[in-house]
Amino acid sequence: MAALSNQEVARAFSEMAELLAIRGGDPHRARAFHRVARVIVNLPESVDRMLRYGTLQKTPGIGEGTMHRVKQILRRGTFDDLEALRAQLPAGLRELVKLKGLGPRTVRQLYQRFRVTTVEQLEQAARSGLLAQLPRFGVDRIHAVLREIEAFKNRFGKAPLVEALRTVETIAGELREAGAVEVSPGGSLRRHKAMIGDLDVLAAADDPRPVVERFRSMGGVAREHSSGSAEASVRLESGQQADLWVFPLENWGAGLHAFSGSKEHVRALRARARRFGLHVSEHGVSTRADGRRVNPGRLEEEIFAAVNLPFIVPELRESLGEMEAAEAGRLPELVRAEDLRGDLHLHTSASDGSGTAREMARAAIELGYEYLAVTDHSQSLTVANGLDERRLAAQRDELRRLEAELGRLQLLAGCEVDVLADGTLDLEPSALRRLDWVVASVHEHFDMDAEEMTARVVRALETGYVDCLGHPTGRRLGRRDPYPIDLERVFDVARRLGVAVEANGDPYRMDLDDAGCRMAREWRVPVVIDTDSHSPAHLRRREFALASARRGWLEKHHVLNTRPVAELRDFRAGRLRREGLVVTVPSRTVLVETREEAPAAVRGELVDALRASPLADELRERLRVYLESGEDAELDAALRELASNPVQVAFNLLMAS
DNA sequence: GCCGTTTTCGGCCCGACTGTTTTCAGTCG
Repeated sequence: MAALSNQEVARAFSEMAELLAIRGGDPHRARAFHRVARVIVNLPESVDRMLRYGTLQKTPGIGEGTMHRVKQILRRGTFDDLEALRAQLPAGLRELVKLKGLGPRTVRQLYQRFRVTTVEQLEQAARSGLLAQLPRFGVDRIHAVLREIEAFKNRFGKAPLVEALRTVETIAGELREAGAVEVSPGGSLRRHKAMIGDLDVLAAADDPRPVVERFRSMGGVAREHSSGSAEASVRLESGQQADLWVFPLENWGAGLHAFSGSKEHVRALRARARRFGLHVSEHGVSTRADGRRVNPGRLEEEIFAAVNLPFIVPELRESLGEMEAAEAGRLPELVRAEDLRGDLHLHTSASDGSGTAREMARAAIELGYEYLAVTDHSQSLTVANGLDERRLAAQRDELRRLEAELGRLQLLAGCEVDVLADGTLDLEPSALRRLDWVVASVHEHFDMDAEEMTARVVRALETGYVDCLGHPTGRRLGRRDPYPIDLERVFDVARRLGVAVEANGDPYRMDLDDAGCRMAREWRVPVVIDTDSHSPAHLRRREFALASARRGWLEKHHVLNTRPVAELRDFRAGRLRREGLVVTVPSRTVLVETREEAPAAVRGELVDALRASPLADELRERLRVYLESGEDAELDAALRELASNPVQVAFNLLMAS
């Protein structure tokens, strides 16, 4: 049996947390389980592997109790005290807590007094008047429960980031008209999560009343949920909930911070403030001793500065190590749109795109790109008018002509070749080796288990012709779950062969996701940030790939298409050479070793790590891989600083440790 | 359950709103 995924392991801890909250007792214990679940979902490697390598217990938030439970879960899929709690409380109660207005305490009472365990039973209890017997349950509250049950029944669920951003943009326009001087998305939307539940909108205004009033009465509002003097909550016709908070401009930064979340990040920052004798809220910073306000928080930077931290961008605010990194001065310099030199996955009207190669190229030039890979579908994807070898050859000639004509953009003749069900590629080697860039993707036959799917993708990579694995999990946001696949095994092979993985900017894919990007970073697999464009306008969708990449802590040097085109060609040629595949070098291309030296600072750190004793586990593994494959320019450079023969040094270090 | 500038026990973010009650518990973000 394949090892359980991090998501599956985390699910057990989430369930434990929810059941504990319902059972009652120390609420901090329940929260601790929630925290553990989050930490596990976001681990950079599989929990199974980290357990075996001893890195799990070093992870902040993972204590002895969790170690013990993880071992049980990996063995039997569950752990003892979860089973005990399941025996006490029916599963349906967890569903009930998800209804707005019902918390764990109310649900507990419902169960203890009336044995209510499902939404249907709750509805009955509300209609029969049973609920009125509970303390603090009046007629209004019962009606609120019934309305919420109605909303629950036809809840549309979460919206992909792209849709949520569009909705908030419309709302922002309304609020500005009503006098808001600043408007910003808040919550998970500002942190650029892939799927957005509630839409959070933040605004600054001298007088909040007209802004709140406009929010409640604007078009698209189905029902008002609640409102106050400077906040309001509505249900939109789309089924989504939208929440507004309005602050005075002098507290704008404090408000932004408080309502951008994540809850865990905000909580951690406030706990830190407490240690400084300070009190942080949306009203600014004050002293705990006498409540004197020391900073209203006009700018968000001031909130961080108050607790002696540099500004942390919203994408990182997940309480997954950003506070510690900020404290140590090691916040990542996240990759930005302006770092990208080209796009390596797009379609033209030759297959299922709507723009010609020329139109796509012009759009790329407008974005300031240096290169573009045209990667139409391959032949077996007939629904997308996929290209066969003959048509690909004709397209390559066309691209050469176009490149000469435009003069400002290098055009790579590529293909998004299908990974067939048996893991072979949908084009013959004769066609594959004449291409400049090959993206391999799974488009059909998703009904495989993780073992089969992983073997299929690995086989495709091992042909040696693949430069980048396209949308590695196949998810479609809100439509199709990712197919089961062991990403670690895929990354392991990708690193060994020198294959990149894609962070896809299709806003309904965003695949890899943030955790996947972080995992790629950990496995030192280069990531390509591209768009899978099907029209010229789509090239701007890089923002969605960037969202995943930035949330995954990726920096410029982790991303392949921040490099000059010569390095991309080198990346491909190097692998083809190593794999013993015939390399045809286009006469105009000079393969020069232009690989940038690792930045001196990074190399210095690495040299220090190599001098440390004992060597870190991760570094030992890296040395092993280096000795096997001879690859790892960064490590190589660091080793050369220790002695002239890097291989000998690596060998000695491994032997000595 | 986890953690440590109050460090192996005691504390764990904070404010606003709702519905109810008449001073506050529960919920939410």
